[in-house]
Amino acid sequence: MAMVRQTRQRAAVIEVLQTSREHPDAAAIHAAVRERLPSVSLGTVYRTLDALVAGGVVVTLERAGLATRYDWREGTVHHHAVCRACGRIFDVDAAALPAVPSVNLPGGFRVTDVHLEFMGVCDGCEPRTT
Amino acid sequence: MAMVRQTRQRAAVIEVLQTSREHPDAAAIHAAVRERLPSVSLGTVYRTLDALVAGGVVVTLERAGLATRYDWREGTVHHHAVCRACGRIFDVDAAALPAVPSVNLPGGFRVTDVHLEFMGVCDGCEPRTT
DNA sequence: TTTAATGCAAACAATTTGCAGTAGA
DNA sequence: TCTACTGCAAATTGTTTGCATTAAA
Repeated sequence: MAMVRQTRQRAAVIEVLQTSREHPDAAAIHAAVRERLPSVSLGTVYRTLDALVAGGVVVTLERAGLATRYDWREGTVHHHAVCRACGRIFDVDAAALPAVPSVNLPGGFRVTDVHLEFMGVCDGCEPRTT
Repeated sequence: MAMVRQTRQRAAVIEVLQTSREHPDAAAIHAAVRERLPSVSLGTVYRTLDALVAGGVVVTLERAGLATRYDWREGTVHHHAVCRACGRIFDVDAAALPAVPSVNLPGGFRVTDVHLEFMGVCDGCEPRTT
């Protein structure tokens, strides 16, 4: 069975994730971590993120062609609204959404996480009728 | 204004997308297209896919670290159940799901698409208590 | 004819991996 | 001690781009 070790760099990555409210990508997390521990490598950040995602503590948000962005899983569940134009990601409170039922799922499928993303165009990017 | 041309390779990509029921990635689409038009390049496939996605006819499905997968947008809206273990993607009929309301979205955000993914473990991959 | 679309190859970007050294337990 | 974790760099992968050419309209 997997034995997990508590390390300085791992703690730093976790702290950055918990602190940041900007859905950082691996590079941003790496940069933030380096402010405290300058020697931490990108590879370690990736490995740590993988472990956290596998453990279910962190959730990923992916956009075609762009870097994967990570989100610490807090008490409040929220989803995202992604602007196709500027790429900005807004949080959408899940409380207002109806609970997503595990209906019609393939037999035996066990849901561990639900990703709900609203793709669209945000206010500032709304195409103008020039 | 953008002027769009109807080309042989574009038609081939579209046909593959419409035909395939397996959420193919760019490489798979490329391979399928080449069976008919051996000279089509991967670059063209990517450019065509970008155009189709921008046009809203095709929807993308992204998974961290893996290739983006594309889905032709049919009459029936459906979502996906993604197995974290084997990466397989199952379709989930959206009819059974409650309409996702555009609540709590940031002001002025215009939703063009909703991505709903159930992450989890499929029947065949259910971890056994060895 | 006009110019968007193509093929190719090189450029990029994001993520993964091998390996020898470091440091938790 | 024992071995998971780390840093580094090289290797992969997925995707984008520049440019001369081809072919829709």
